[in-house]
Amino acid sequence: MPSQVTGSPHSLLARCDVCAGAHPGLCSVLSAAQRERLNALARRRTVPPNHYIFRDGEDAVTYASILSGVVKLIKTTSDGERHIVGIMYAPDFLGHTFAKYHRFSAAAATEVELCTYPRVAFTRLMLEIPLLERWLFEFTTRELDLCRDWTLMLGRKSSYERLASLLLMIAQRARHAAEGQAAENSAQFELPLTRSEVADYLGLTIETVSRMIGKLKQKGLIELRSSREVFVRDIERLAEAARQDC
Amino acid sequence: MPSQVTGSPHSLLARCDVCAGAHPGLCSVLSAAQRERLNALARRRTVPPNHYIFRDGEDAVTYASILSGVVKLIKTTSDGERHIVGIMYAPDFLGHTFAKYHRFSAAAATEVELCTYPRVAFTRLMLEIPLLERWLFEFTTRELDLCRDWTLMLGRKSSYERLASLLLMIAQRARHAAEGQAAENSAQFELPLTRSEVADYLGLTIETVSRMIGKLKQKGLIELRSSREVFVRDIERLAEAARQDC
DNA sequence: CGATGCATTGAACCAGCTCAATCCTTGTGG
DNA sequence: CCACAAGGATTGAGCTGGTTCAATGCATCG
Repeated sequence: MPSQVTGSPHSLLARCDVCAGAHPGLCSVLSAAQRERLNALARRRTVPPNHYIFRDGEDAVTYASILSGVVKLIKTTSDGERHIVGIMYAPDFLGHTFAKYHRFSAAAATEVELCTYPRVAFTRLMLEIPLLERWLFEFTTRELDLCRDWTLMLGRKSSYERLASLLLMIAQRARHAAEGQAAENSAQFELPLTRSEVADYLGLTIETVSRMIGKLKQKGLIELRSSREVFVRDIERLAEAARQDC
Repeated sequence: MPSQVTGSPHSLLARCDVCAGAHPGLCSVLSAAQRERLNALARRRTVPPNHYIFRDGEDAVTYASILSGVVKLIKTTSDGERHIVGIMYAPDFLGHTFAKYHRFSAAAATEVELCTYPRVAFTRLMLEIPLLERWLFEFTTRELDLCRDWTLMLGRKSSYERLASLLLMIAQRARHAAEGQAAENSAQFELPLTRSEVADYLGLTIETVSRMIGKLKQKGLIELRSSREVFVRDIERLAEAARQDC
């Protein structure tokens, strides 16, 4: 990933009332009046692929909600290695609600639309509006559950199962986003990560990732249009390969 | 672990005001009046080693704070395997604040003293007392951070580094609990897990755990009084072996 | 068209697993 | 007090899944 400036190509006033209906995020739980107050704080921003949104250790000047696109969460260890600790979709929230400094970097994997909030004002608002705090609390709780599940996966699953798990997760997220075809048992999506990022996320090497994708393809569980464009014929079968419990 | 009844050998009214000073948990952030209300809900309970506190999937009838001792969090996968997803110390909170059902089991690793709260009443109180909710929110956020760090470890560290990391974590927790000797650069503690549980927690096998403990011993980083009683001569050196960043 | 970066493929190696034997340690009964 | 059973822990000897190292393929872009 190029070490791009964190600057924003586009930045405009948010219109929460326009998006709230469609978007089950933060603002969806607020009353019209409360939404108005959040609105006053918020700025829209579009981030191109591979640009950082914020960086590990940086002063947390803004938080953000994801409106569309995919965001990678990246930790940089002291010996300089980068590691992906999560990927986020709309309507996830970015930022560590109690820390003055970011505890990981966030970078756009695809083009990303954000609703950003200045930290201090947002925190003040959160303390005033219990529903806002509750939404964030529930969100954090859900993230913790997901993270614990991930932990199990990294501890126990084989490389083949890990690939299946990741693709399954992304397929489900993708289906969830494009709600139209949710009935079918198939899915098509653009893999928002490079092989190296996938490897990194799953605790494997690029080579193993490549081989296991090959194996999934060979077994007829997935098809590749290009190296990033994945088609899952039968999600059930993929879930089986992933030994998913949830 | 024997499949013990979840019953409580001892159960008495809690005296928050007695322990609050010493105990930086939930109740420590409350005013005297608020603490009194929590007090009215709370029951003290002592759980002997290897007894379950609650079980995965069970109806969440109570939450709890740990007053002393060590608790293992255990997930049971669909194919019947048990996996440790965390270990908790005082003043950690047990229970999934938004779910009606527990998402993992909790079992006492040592003898454990708890302060338990009936779920419904506790939830009601939480909604009334913002400070209470905030404490839980912050706690959950911290847990998420720790879980993300753990994720990195399982993804990248060698078996040797994992052992060092775990021992380091426990050493620090133990030092934190017994604040007297905190100045020294050494620590002594009882390992609250069996080899098999350690293996499970770290995503390794019993044999590898045993070998790596041997290696740590041989390199002079730790000494073993018994197989559970660990003495760390130089925490710095242990941290080095763990490649810890935090 | 090279050049550059990502992805695939092949071959050798090794960390950690598996299987199996042995060694504590602890508790129980004679 | 000793015998002996039982579960945990250690140790040893292959085996293997995934890494490492190295070469090749395949797009995109100036």
